[in-house]
Amino acid sequence: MVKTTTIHREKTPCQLCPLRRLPHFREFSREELSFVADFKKGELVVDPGATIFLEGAHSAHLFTILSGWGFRYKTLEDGRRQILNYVMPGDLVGLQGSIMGEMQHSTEALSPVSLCVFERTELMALYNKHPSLAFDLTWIAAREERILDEHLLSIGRRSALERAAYLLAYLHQRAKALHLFDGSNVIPITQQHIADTLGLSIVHTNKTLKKLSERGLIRWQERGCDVLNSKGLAALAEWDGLDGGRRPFI
Amino acid sequence: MVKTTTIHREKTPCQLCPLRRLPHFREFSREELSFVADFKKGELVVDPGATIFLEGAHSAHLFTILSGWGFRYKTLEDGRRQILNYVMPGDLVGLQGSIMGEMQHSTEALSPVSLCVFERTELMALYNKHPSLAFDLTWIAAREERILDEHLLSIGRRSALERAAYLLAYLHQRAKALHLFDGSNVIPITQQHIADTLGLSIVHTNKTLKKLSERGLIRWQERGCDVLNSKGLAALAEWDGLDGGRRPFI
DNA sequence: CGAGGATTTGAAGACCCTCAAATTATGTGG
DNA sequence: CCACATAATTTGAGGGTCTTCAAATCCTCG
Repeated sequence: MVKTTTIHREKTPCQLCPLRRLPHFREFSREELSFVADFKKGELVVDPGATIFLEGAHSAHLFTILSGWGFRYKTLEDGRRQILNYVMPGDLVGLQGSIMGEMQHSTEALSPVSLCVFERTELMALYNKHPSLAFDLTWIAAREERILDEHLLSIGRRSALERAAYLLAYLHQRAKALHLFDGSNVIPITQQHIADTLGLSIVHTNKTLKKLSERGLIRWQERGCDVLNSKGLAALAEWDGLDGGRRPFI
Repeated sequence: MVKTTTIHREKTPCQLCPLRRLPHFREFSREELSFVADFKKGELVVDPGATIFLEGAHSAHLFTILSGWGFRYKTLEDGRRQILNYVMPGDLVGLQGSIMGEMQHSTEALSPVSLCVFERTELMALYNKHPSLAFDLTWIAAREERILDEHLLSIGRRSALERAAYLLAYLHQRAKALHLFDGSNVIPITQQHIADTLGLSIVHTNKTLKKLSERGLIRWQERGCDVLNSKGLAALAEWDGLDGGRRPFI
């Protein structure tokens, strides 16, 4: 199948944004909302496997994920790939590039992904006119930093089993807060993605996931991982979980 | 030796800050400078080994490193430690905690460290009155994120030798840009720090550093690592180096 | 001079990797 | 709807990297 990219003009008005109804996100003032609605230039829809950003790009846009799953990654010259983090609805994509000039990682869609499109050139206006939203941008960057801290701890110091447990608990918790599951709890990734996130080979990843299955914590399904016992995974990894408070998004 | 902590009132006026003379940092307007000078409440001096922030703390302050080296780290319950990143002059310490409420990592001094002290409660005023400085804060957070991305790639996908080479090239490049070396190029860390940064045991770290020495890339000294060939280290790690442009700091 | 921390070395074993191949799912074209 | 090609998962075997345990040496500092 050919990977397509479709741009639409203004499909979902921000005032009716389905994400804003989730208790996971903080409430916005009318002024904030109208600014963001103006900031938004349109929507982009990409197929699974499509590249949203490529390392080295100087993009004129940044995005907020409206629906779908994706991931950020870097590669070494010989092809070794490290997945840095996953992106889900409400996540800002491309802030690093917008703030600092050049993208130093790539971003790829895991599922069909729709994105709200913003213009990088209008970012300064946000800082000038809406300090509260400017604060939110820093908040979002600080949150990403915090998550990366935990990932570093995981890759650096946890065993393969603990790492896998942490990752799946992490993804489950995030997706659950976003009401991304419809009964099934299935995370839409391949074992190759998990391997490249954990810094493990695919073979050892497979054997590690099997151990988690044998303990009744997960079940591997067609197209992804079904989390059966999220708390058990977190306990195995000695992971406290994410901050449960409400968070902003642009 | 007892670890002491000394607080001074306003020793170095921001207008005369030695860091501002470095070409590494961007120029500030008179208004920005006077705001920051007002924002600064005093200075703090800590001894090597002292804890600047402890995980879980809700600190009323945040800091900028004025001089010295330190590092951020997290630990698992059984004591396994992962060093997340190093802090050097011009780095903001405690932004995560100030923005999000609670510190989720600890920070410790490697050398004598002096810090400029800011009040967390005045952070919102910065966003309200100085959009350019607010942008800088996001910039600083995005930069940290970018560095953590590279560290993740390193720990996840590079071999022990490559990892060590990357870390030492990274530290050398940062310190060099800050004119931290006085002829010697010695990075003031122990092999235990390196091990905890790379996610390796201290034994294997020692053997890995020996290989780098044998290749003439470094030389281990009393109290630290002397980098003999920074480019060679970067090449070995397939690392492109940091963005050479000027950067902001508060 | 003695104590404690840091570095160094050796040896055995665990964990994880690579290689190889079988099996199962997925998608496409006829 | 079936046949084929491709992708993803699974399993086995052997080997290498890195870990742990143990102990010696060196250094710093009181």
